[in-house]
Amino acid sequence: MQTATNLTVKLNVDERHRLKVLADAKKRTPHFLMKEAIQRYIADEEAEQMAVKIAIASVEHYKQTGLHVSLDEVRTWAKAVKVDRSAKIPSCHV
Amino acid sequence: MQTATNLTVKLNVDERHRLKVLADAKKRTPHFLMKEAIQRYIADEEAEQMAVKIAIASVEHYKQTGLHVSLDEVRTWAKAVKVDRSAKIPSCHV
DNA sequence: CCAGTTGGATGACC
DNA sequence: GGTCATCCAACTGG
Repeated sequence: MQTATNLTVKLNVDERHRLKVLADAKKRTPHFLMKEAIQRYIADEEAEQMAVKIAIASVEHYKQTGLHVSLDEVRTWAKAVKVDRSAKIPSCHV
Repeated sequence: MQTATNLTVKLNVDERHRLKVLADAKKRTPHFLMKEAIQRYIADEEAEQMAVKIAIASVEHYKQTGLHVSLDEVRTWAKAVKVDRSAKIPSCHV
């Protein structure tokens, strides 16, 4: 195990105490809750960053290749799918 | 603002560093993220506690008064509302 | 009893 | 506000 190192966070008194309340409502320690809080947050935000990065990369790719599929094409396909479940998905083109 | 006091949270190295990465991806400081993290967490968990408390109180109230409205009654009302937007909502009874 | 981990408070520095 | 280094109490496993 990698010896957990110490960080400090500055919170006002009431936040601290709300943590304590939740903590014993949950039968866990405040410290534990903070860790959880931060871990969850990291996970979430990391996912968000990923999504953003993918979107940006995607646009970049389009700018460099000109490859794309237009919104109209997608709409057409969406309609077609309603009648024919195996309608061919539009492919990329310049 | 009321004197923010210092608390300590112990995280492993990688969590720390992931925070830093997200932090500068977001152009904010790690500390700030931790605060956010904890505040969000508190808010969420508090809401959850509330919901649970209300549900329990509600059941308690039913047990003591016998007052309730049955699922069927709600369903009937829901249907009625579709035709008559001002259908009377079912009232509690024993 | 000692070592390691968790849980937590402080004081100091930028 | 943002960050680090200590130091302390309590518990746990050897």
